[in-house]
Amino acid sequence: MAYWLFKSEPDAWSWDQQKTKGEAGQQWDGVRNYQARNNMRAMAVGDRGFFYHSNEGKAVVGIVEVCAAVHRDTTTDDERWECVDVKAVEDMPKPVSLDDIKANPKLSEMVLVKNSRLSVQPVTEAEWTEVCRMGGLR
DNA sequence: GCCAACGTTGGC
DNA sequence: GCCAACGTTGGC
Repeated sequence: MAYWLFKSEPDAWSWDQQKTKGEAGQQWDGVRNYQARNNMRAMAVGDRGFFYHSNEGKAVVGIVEVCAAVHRDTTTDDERWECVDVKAVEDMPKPVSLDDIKANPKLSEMVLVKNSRLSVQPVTEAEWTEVCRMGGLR
C-alpha cells in the first residue's frame, strides 16, 4: 500500500465537508497540475492519504482512503484532467501542524516541506508512521 | 495583503 | 525548443 497527502483549502473543501460524504466518498476534483494528476494515476484503491488543510489551519487533520481508481474529472471537459475518489477514515486525534512537521528532523524531506505548492503528494511509509504517531494514532 | 516559488503559456 | 511574461499557490 502506498501513502499520499491531499491538500485542500478549508474554504474550498474542508475535512468536515469530506466527513459528511461518509463511505460514498467524493472525487478529488479540481486538480490542474500534471504532477498532482500523475500522483493520482499512481494510486490504487485502498491506499491511504493525509487530509491537509492549507492556508487556514495548515495541519494534517484526518486520514482518507482511496475508494475509486483514477477517472475523468467531471468538473471539466478537458480530457487531460483526472482524479480519484477518497473517503474519510478517521480524525487525527491531535492535528499535526506544518510547524510541528518542520520542527521534526525525521520529516525534513517531506514533499510538504520541500515543495509546498504540490497539492497531491507522495508520502513515504516512514513519514506516514511518524506523522500518525505525532497525531496520536497508534 | 505581500511576495517568493513554481508552473504554464505563447511568441519567436 | 527557448525563455520572458504571466497566473496561481500558499506560507508568512
